[in-house]
Amino acid sequence: MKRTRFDDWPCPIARATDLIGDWWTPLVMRDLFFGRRRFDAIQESLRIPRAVLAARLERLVDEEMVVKVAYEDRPPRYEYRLTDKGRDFWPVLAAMWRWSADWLFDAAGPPVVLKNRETGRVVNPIVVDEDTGAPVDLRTIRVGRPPH
Amino acid sequence: MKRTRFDDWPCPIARATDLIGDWWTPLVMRDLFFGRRRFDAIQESLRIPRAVLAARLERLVDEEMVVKVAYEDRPPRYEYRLTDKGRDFWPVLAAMWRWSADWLFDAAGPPVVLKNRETGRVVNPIVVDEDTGAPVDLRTIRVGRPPH
DNA sequence: GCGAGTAGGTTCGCTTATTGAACGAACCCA
DNA sequence: TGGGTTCGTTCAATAAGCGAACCTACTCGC
Repeated sequence: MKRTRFDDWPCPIARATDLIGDWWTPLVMRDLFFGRRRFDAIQESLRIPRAVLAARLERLVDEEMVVKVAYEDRPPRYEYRLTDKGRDFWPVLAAMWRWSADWLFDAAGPPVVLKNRETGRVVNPIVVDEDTGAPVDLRTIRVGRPPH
Repeated sequence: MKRTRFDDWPCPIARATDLIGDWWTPLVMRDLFFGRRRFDAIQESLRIPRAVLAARLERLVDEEMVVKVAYEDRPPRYEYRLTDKGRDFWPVLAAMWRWSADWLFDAAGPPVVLKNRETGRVVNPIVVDEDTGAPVDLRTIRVGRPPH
């Protein structure tokens, strides 16, 4: 039996899960965000099986999260770069980072943190409503039909 | 070969991916957030294989995202309820929701939206720095060691 | 008392995915 | 000629996912 697909479900969470809901894709995206662009660099960083990395990158290219760019013709060499769609995924990883740092580490917290590139201050991501700035938590949210 | 585990990696994204990085767990969490608490309700909603749902729920209980509560003794009946750790995961799904709604649907957008429970207004989640309120995007963030 | 129904799973046989290691292809340099 | 680099593919074995059927422990209607 093939894996169940969610990529045509009406729920946004389902479609996103179809795309990044596996054990390697979020980490591949993380490496791309951190500036690793070459196959071997990602493979060594994650120690991911090469066949799996090739399959994940192919899927990300198909979905236009990433483009494969030749940076050298002879010998042919390629690198993988984030598209706008891919870059815009970063806040999702930032939200995951925050939750994980809060709940999956001991009291000392993780050995790495997010910092503002200019001020150097530690950044703690939270998720808020774009219009009101109010934190998005379950008690204040419901699901409904789009207006009109 | 066993699946590679990330749950002791120093990177928060890796640990979170180990826990929710599969094709069903985010959707199980979604159902719990939407108030489905019983095994059969989740199974029918997602049409997930029963064995897979049992394994996912067991993992979520082990990780203390969810507690299994008997709500009836004879006959024995159970339901699954989110813990604080589980409820705090909602912003991650909200960030996924926003990205997915922006990039994985046609111009009309998804047929469901998030709304403020009181005002009824549409909520568009964004990820910002808790202290400054500045949007968290890749250009302004770097990774560093925690202070001190 | 007996069969049907319900909730919450487990077991079964089969298909697909993941794994580490080895192998290729296409070029470079000495 | 022989190695090195980069970007993969192929391989056999193991693990995970799949739908369907089955199990347990009750309740209810007759």
